[in-house]
Amino acid sequence: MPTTDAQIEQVRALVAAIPRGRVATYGDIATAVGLSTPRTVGWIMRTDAADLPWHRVLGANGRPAAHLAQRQLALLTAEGVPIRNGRVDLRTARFPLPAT
DNA sequence: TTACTGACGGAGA
DNA sequence: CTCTCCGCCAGTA
Repeated sequence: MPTTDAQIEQVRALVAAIPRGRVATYGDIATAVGLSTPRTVGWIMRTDAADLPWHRVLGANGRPAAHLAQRQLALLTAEGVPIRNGRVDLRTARFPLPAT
């Protein structure tokens, strides 16, 4: 099943819905939208999410993608997100995404 | 057309 | 804890 425009919009909407100081994972978003792989979410962030709070999206391990780590962690710290050793504590910062 | 890449993730070792 | 390997799918060569 190819990714639809509607799904891309849903991904954008969910990312935009993450409150300041909270985060979500690529996998969470993929599941909520019904995508078969979180990679697709990564692809959307890369291409069509420059105007969204992209820094609130992390990998399942609580770490940002390597090339963005420095910048992303700085932004998250500024929002008060709990970070330990470059790793976000998902147990407390994870935002329960609204299922559609 | 095939092959490789990548804002990913889970299972093994 | 770290490091591979494999499935996934859109884009690129």
